Amino acid sequence: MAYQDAFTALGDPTRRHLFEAVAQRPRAVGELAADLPISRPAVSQHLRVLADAGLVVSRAEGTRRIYAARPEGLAELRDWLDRYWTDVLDRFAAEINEGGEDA
Amino acid sequence: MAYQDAFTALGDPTRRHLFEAVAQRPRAVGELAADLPISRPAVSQHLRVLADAGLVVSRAEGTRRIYAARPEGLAELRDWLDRYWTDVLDRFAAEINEGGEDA
DNA sequence: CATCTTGGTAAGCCATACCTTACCGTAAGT
DNA sequence: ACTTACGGTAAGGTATGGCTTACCAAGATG
Repeated sequence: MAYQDAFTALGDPTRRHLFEAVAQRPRAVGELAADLPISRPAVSQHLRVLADAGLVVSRAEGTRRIYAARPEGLAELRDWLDRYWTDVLDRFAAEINEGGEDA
Repeated sequence: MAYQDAFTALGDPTRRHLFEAVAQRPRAVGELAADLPISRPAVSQHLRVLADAGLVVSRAEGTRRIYAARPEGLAELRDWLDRYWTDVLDRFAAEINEGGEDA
């Protein structure tokens, strides 16, 4: 539920792919699996991780389950990123004044 | 180098911790290792992953190596996030409209 | 009711990601 | 020059995570 889980969930390339797919438009599990080189159960398991992290939600539609991206999940990531974004920029400016280098 | 690598790198909780630490202020490897329950070589390996992903940079200072966060690395994540953020919001609004008018 | 479709769950295999110890190079102090 | 401090690299063990097949439940369709 925390941003930690969202980051961990999106750490996997396949899950990022799935998330991008449902962000474009809501999709059924079978449709998502058809676009990937892995089995449908594998997709189900990935979707479960994304759902636990609060990044997607699902609704039943007949025997099919439609998955969609969840705005609040992205919001947590955005907040985290914005926080460190400003930290890093501030520190970077301070380093330049002192005369730091990189490698 | 792409946002993909940055996301994968930050998918690990220990690396997120390290990144947050160097985002607050640049730190030496030993200092970072002292705050974690893992060995110093393990920290070195994590820092290498973060560096390869473009999220941190290091400079030598005597026998010590000082690691600092790298603004451009965060920028890539921000761009990705902003893109899907707007996608998700647009789609979410569209879903609500369809569901409300149809039924 | 019988059958088909859709998808979640269980069990198990295997690759990889993470951690450890051991070792080496470099810089600084005495 | 010797020793200490600091940290990167190598090699190897282990645990975690992702994939598969097999199975089961629920809804649609005839």
